[in-house]
Amino acid sequence: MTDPATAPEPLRAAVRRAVQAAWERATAEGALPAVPADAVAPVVEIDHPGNPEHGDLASNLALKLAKPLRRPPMAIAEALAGALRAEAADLLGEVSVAPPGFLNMRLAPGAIEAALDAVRSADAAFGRVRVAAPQRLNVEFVSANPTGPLTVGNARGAFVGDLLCRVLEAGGHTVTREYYFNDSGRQVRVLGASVAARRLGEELPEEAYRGDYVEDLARALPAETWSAATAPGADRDGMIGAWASERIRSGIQASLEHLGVRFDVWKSEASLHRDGWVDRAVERLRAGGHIYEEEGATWFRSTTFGDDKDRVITRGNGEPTYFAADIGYVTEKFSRGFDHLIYIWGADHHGTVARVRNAAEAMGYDREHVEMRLVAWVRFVRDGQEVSMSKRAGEFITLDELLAEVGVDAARWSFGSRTPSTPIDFDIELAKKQSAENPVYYVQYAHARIASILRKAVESGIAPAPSLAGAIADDPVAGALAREILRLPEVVEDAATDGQTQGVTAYATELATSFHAYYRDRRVVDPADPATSAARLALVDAARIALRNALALLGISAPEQM
RNA sequence: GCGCCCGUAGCUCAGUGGACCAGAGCAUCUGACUUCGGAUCAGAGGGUCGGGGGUUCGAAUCCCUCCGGGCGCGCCA
Repeated sequence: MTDPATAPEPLRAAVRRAVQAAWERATAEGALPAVPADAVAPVVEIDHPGNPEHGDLASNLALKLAKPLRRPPMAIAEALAGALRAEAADLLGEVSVAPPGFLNMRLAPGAIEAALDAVRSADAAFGRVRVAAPQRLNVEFVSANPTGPLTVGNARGAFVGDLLCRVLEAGGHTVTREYYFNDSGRQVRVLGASVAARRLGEELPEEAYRGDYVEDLARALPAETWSAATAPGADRDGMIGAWASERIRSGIQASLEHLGVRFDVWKSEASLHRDGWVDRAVERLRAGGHIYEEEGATWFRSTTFGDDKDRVITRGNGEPTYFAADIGYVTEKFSRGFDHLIYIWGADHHGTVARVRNAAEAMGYDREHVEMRLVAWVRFVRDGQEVSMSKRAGEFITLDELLAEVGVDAARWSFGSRTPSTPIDFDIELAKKQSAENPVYYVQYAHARIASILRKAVESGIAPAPSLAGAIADDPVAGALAREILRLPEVVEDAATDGQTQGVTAYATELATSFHAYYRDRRVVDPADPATSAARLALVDAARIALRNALALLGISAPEQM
C-alpha cells in the first residue's frame, strides 16, 4: 500500500481540530471563561448523530464544559458556535445549537466534494491513517503447539489476531506478527512416542495422540530418521517427536497461509533456552530479589505484584516450566525494539496473564506494554449437540475442513464481526447452510455491482469525472452515500485506537447499503446525459475504493463479478 | 469458595455515558423487474437491553447486589 501520509485527513479529525480551535478562540476573546486550574479540561469528542436532522457531526463539548466553567451548557454552546462559524467557514456549513447543549454541524458541500476527490487520488491509501502515537508492535497469536493440525478451536484466534494486525497497520503502527511454538519438552516426546508406536504397529501408550494424522506421520517418517532415532542410545521419542512436530508446524503454516494469515516470525521455545534468554531473564529477576528456592524448586515472587501465589520457574527435577520460557521470551521480544507487546490468548489462559505481566514489571519493563487480549472460546455445536474437541483423543474438526465447507471469506466475516471477548456458539450445520446467506456476500455484491456499472460506462464511452466539485451539492441521495464513503478513515482510527475491530464489518455493511440505495434512486450511466453520468460515475468510483479498502482490511476478496 | 469473562428481538450478534441508538443480519409476513447485476430494493410484526437498587442533566452503557452461563484457580501447556 501507499504511504499513509498521502491519505487525506479524516473529515472528523479536521472538525475536531476546528472545534478545539473555536474553543480556544472563544476563551481568548473572552466569550468563555478559562477552565479553572483545579478542574480537568474535557477532550473534544466529535460523533455522528443518529438523527440526520441533527446534522453530519455533533459535539457534546458544551455539556462537558458546563460543570468546570459553571455556566449553562446552552450558553457555552452558543459561544462555541459563534467562534466555530468564524473558524471553519470552508469546512462547515450550518452550525447550530440544540438542547441540552449539543453543537450540531453540517459539512460544507465543497468540503465533501474535495474529500471525495482526495479519496480517488489516495486510492489504496484511503482509509489508512496515523494514530496519535504510532508504535512498533509485536502481536503474537495462534501459537498452537505443533502436536496436531489446527482445529476449528484455533480459528477465532487466527482471524481475530490477523484482523487486529491489519487494523493496527492501517492505523499507522508497525506490526510484527509472531507465532510461538513449543518444540521441546514433554508433549513433543508424547507425540514422538505416539508416532513410533504407530510405526511399529504397537498399542498406543496410555498418554498418546490418537488422531488419524499420527498414522499419516508414521507412514511419512523417512527411513533415515527412523534408523537414527532407533540406534542404540538414541533418544527415540525425542528425535521422532522433533521430526513430527516440525512437519506438523509446516502444515500449520500452510493452513494459515490458505487463510491469508502470514507470520513474520516463527519462534521456537527451544531456541529461547538455547540462546540463553531464559537464563538471563531469571538472573535478572534474581538480581532484583524476586527469586527464591524452596522445596527444591525455583520460584518467582509473583505475590509482590499482587498475584495470588508465587510461581515456579524451575521444577524440582531441574526442568524449567513453561512460565520460565514466557519470561525469557518477554526479554527477547523487547530486545528487538518493540514498544508494546500484544498477546492474543484463549480465555482459558487468563490465569497466566498476571504472572507474565508481573515478571515483566519485576524485570523493569512497563507492565502496560505487555498486553494480553483474551479471545472467548467458541462452542462448536452440530445439530444442537456440542462437539467436543480433543487433539489427544483425535476428536476434532480441523480448520481446513471447516473452511472447505464454509469458505474463507465467510469465516473471516463471521469471526470479524463479533466482539472477540464475547463467547459464541458456532453451529457447523447452520454455518454451512448460512454461508450462502452470510452478509459478506451482500458487501461483495455491492462491489461487483459497481464494477459492472464501471464496465457499462466504458461500453457507453463515458468516463468518470476527474473532480466532483459542484456535482453533489444539491443531491441529498448522493450526499448520503458520500458521507458514508468518507467515514472509513474514522472507522479505522477508532478500531486502531481501542482494538474494537468488529466495527469494520459493520461499516462495510452500511456502506454497501448506502450504495444499493443510491443505485436504486439514481441512474448512474445514462447516455442521454453524459455530464451527470460522469459525475455519478466519479462518486460510484469513490464508493468502489472505500468498499474495496474496507474488504482488504478484513482480508476478504473484493470480486469484480460474482 | 475466590478471580476473570458473558447475559440485548424467535436465532446469531452490534451498540458500552449522550439527544428518535432500543439496532443489524437471519427467520416470518406483504409488496417491487419491458430501464446500469433481484446475491437487490420498499414495508410490517417482534425486546420491561437477566432481576433489583444507586450515581448522573442524561444509563443497555458507570457502581452495588442478586440470578443464570462459561473459563481459570498445577513443580500441565
